[in-house]
Amino acid sequence: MMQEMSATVGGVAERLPQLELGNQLCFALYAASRAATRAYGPELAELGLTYPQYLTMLVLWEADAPLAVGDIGARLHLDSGTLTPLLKRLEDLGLATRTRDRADERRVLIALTEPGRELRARAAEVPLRLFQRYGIDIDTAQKLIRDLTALTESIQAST
Amino acid sequence: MMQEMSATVGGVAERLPQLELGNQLCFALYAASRAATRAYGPELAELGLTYPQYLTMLVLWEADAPLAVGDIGARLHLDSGTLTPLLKRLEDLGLATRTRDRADERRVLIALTEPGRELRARAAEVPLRLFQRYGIDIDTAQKLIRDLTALTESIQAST
DNA sequence: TCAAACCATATTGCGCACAATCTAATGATG
DNA sequence: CATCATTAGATTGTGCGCAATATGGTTTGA
Repeated sequence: MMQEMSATVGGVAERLPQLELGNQLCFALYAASRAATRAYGPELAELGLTYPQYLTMLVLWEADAPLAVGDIGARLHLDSGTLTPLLKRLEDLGLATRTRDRADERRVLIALTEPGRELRARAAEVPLRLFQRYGIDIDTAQKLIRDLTALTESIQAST
Repeated sequence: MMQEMSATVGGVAERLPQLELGNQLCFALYAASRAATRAYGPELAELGLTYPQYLTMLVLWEADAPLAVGDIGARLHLDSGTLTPLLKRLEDLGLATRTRDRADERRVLIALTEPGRELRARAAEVPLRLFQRYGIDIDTAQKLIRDLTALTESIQAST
């Protein structure tokens, strides 16, 4: 009995819980993220936005000044392969403009149009409505945000 | 002063923190989920799998019996629009088979092939390696899983 | 000053996600 | 048993996400 137990030290047996934990954590993130995005979906559809487009608008609203594609990408952890077509769609919607930076022709500056700025007021209603509808506890949410941010950073750091 | 304060009760002022909280929580989920999926990426690439394909294989490995498309979808919260092409790719990889259920011709049964079953051993190494590389604390992870699962369920419930 | 290294963005290609719609099989109801 | 609603899955179309690569602008340094 004791021999069997010590034979498993460093073996597969006591690593299995951790193994499952890794899969469960990653799946829990995956499922929760998609559920949250789906929850925003119908509300944002009324504004004519998708969830990633809404995140981009949040960045532009907060900056309240033209940003380069790379600046937006740094805040959202997204690259130009994702942002370029998304920003073109925001431009097609008349919410933003894309213009080459005269000072550095490599950069493309994204600026809000007047309709883009005006959308902020309607968008401000959305998150509170969802937060209350789903009865999220504020303390739990704040802790979740801290833990998730720490997790994200520890992953980014080692890559 | 008191008048000003009571004038804001039910107003925008004290709702702003909650408003930001909603956006922060949703973005934290979005960023953490993508970071975790990216972390799995290179490890899974060595097995020839993407992350959603890996999740599907986990479901099949655990069931250890043929499952209908809908059974897999129920476990992963994915619909046939996502699963049908994914399962066809697993079939192309020689890891699974897709056959109409003779008892109910509407259903398509997904079964592991022998190479599909054999891949389980190599896949078992992956999550532990990642869990340790990023130095995730086990208690924090377990709490996160509980909170995320509860959050996901409370969102699903009200929809 | 001119080539080489570097940088910001764009493009391409693939694989999800998901809404909307379609097809075919099944089950329920009169 | 004929019809009609229901169910399972496939298809189509749009929009991410991201790796790999291309393009052109900027900086650096022999």
